[in-house]
Amino acid sequence: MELNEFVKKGHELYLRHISIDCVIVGFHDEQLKVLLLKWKENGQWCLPGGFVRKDDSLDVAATRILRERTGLQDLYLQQFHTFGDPARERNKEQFLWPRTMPPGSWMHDRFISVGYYALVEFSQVTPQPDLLTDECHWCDIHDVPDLIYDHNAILDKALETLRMRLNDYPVGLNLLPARFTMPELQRLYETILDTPLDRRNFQKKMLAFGILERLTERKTGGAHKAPYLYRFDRKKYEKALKQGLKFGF
Amino acid sequence: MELNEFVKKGHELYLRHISIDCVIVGFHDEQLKVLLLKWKENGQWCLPGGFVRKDDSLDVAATRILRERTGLQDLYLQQFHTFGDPARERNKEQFLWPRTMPPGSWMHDRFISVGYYALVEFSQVTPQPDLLTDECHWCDIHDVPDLIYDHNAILDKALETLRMRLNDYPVGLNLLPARFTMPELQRLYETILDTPLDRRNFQKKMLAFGILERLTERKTGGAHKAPYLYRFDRKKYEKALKQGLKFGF
DNA sequence: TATCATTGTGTTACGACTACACAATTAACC
DNA sequence: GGTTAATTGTGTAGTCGTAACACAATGATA
Repeated sequence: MELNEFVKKGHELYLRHISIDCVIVGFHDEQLKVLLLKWKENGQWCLPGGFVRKDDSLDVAATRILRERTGLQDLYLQQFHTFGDPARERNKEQFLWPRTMPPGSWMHDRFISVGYYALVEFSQVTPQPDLLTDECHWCDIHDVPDLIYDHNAILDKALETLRMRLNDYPVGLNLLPARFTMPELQRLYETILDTPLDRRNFQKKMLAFGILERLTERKTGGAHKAPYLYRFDRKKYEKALKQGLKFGF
Repeated sequence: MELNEFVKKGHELYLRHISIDCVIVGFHDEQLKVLLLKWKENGQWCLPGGFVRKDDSLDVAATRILRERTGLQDLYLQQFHTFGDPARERNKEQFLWPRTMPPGSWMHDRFISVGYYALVEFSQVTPQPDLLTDECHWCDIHDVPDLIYDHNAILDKALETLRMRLNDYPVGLNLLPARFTMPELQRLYETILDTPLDRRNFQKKMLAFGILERLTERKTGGAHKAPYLYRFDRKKYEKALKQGLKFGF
């Protein structure tokens, strides 16, 4: 769709007042990363987002938005909060281009935004900007700049939710590649929790859940002793999820 | 506001496409109760709900709705999920009265509904119906009838969320009267978790958090040994909340 | 005054988590 | 080729928290 058509006909295609913002989280270089977009005109950064087509559910809309930005079909997607403060789009005018989106355009409406976060495998993603942006990059969560509207608050809430969920959801399957080492898994948890963990106890705890399978193969190429590779045992993973896990971090 | 005015002018006053549904939870007779409303015309039951005024935040709107139904100013209120399946209002027409809300009325729009749950002290509530309903009652959560739209699903999700939160939030302060006995507190937890707990271990665990204060007074009138009364120590309660609790049920 | 359901309390056993050390491996360096 | 440095793999002892459990005291009721 063209930008002009989008601005002109958006209000016919999408539900008014409702938007979706996505916090797309990846893990790389021992750090959590989020996908950010750079606004075309003023260079400000924002979270990937979009709108809800008149016949789409929220989940479907979020899935579409994520697919457009990442190229991924299947990803772990969780709605986490809906943001509806009338002041959340403070200084909105400064982000809308008068020629393209003149006052009176549906883009000037007040929006309630449904927040989703997605956990993705970093290497599988090919970031793609949308109609309103010309760059799409991963950004270390410690280096996130000022974002438009209340997007910093949305990001914070997403990460807070992710940390809470860490106790009952094994994020490794979604954030790590199919085969990974125990130290990699540990770094992931240490990064999210922002605290160091004991190697041996971590391994014992993880293996105790019985959702990991150790392969005979080891990961070579590193500068030190080659660690074993692991992968998630899908069946046991699903089963354990249904029964409810208690990580207790 | 009159019903007619509400139907005629609602779309000017409220954000379109957006509603709020509330799961108001109380505790009485050793059971969890929810507040339900009975539709005027067809006698169907539903959750209390409402709409968002153009200048109100979601939280403010939810607070207003809850105040109108319960008479309470301050209550514990949590947004828990937003429901946006286009099929969620299946058979909607059957709940709208053609004479009052003719086709074309804003009430026929598709609505995205933001779900809130509230924990209230049962005895403080004076249930009040709204414009569209003529009854407002507490209902035991085990006896909830078929509700309109997807309200049963909304209720289930709220209770699921409540159960999850039980591990990091002490619900007693909101659901019990100011002064209560340890057995009463235990019944509350047993009811929510739907599992029996050991008296002694429960007491030890609760007291270990240091957020309860035992009064010298005992509760008399029961047919047996008079149990001590307790109350929450507000300061320690707030402090513990900020630090994060781990109940571990 | 006896009864009965319920409350208040402490100890022990078990299991989970924490802290901790040494041998093996691998690439890199000389 | 031998040495070095960083990292991985593994087990045990101590501590803490949790779970299981029994008996004396109370207070209304009969």
